[in-house]
Amino acid sequence: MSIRHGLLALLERGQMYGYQLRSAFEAETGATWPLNIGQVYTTLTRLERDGLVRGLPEHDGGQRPYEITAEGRTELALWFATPIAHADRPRDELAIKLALALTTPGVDVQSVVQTQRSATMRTLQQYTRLKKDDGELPWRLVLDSLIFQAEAELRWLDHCEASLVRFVPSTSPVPTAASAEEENVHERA
Amino acid sequence: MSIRHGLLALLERGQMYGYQLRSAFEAETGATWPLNIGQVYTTLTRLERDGLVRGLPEHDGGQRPYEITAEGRTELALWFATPIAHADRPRDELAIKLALALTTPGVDVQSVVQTQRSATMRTLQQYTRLKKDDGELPWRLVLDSLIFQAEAELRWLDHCEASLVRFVPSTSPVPTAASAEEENVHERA
DNA sequence: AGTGCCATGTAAGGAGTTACATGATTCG
DNA sequence: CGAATCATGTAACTCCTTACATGGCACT
Repeated sequence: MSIRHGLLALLERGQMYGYQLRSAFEAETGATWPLNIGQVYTTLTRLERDGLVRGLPEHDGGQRPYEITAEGRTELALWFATPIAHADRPRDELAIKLALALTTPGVDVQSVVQTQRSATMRTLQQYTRLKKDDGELPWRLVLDSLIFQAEAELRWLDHCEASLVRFVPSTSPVPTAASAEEENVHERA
Repeated sequence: MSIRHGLLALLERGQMYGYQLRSAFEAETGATWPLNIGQVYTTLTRLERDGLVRGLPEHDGGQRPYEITAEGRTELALWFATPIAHADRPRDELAIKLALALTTPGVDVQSVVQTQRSATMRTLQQYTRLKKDDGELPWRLVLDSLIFQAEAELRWLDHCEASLVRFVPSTSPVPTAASAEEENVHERA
């Protein structure tokens, strides 16, 4: 629902047409999450259908501006007033991956962790490099959010590795691997 | 793509049918992200279409087990070997919301931040309460991931508030009150 | 004349959610 | 018997992405 409300928020600053909305959105968030232009139009259509937005007659240059409605303002105010619950956030693919890696036969969990850490460290470095450059406040806060998250991810990966060494004997194949294969049955459903 | 690969990983432990897959998935991740049963079946259909999985003849009790194919094993190994890039993660709705709140007229950013912080702190407390209870390793790591992320979010919110007081004069139109209120105390998590 | 950007859309499909329909089995 | 749970599916819909089609306008 972030795009839907994001467009509403942009329209609260005044009338805008589709192409403008995309530019504005990407300007705010520093093009961190590029917004497909196609989605802007389909979302605008849905917003209009739901009465949150009103499409205006086509301008000279072929531009079709939209304006927010009273109902749209109410909806927007509600969005800003309501905290984002952790329950309705998307699944964390990395957490799922590592959790499953633990019980999947033939997967070297340690190497999964370390591969991910290298990648995350690289992106973290790119983020910190970006920080020095420019700086509109909104975009800087978004960037900081990414940095904080990446740092947390690194800490978590370290934490995982520390937990692992206590449970997984070693990276090297255990000689009792043959007997360990009897554990191949699926447990309780 | 997390469900697709998640199901593949579970099937690597042996044949399973749809209902079992959902239980197993939720057991691993502690029901943090409940998995809709309908999606399991549609995903299995797509996986079979793509040759990553093979549907077996119906069992006596009406259960239709699936098994992973060689191609599926390759795909799964690739998933585990490839780090998850920050680029193709879903948009962070909270970051977008705050970034837009800054430039949206009539929005009290400070209160948005504080509302969110209260909510995040509550869920963090729930998480830490959960930690004491049980403990399969995979689920515990998932929980730790959630905790680390929530803590990072709290730090970021504090950071946002600190940045705000320097740029937004104050909620009240009196400039002298703002400078007095600048050192708004928030001890970090 | 051609390249490239501005601007609006549509089509096709993946992923996910909610809801519904349908049976079998199990338990009080 | 009735209710709950197990088990498989389908339908409708939102959100999002990728790709395609189309036209205007500006610059070289």
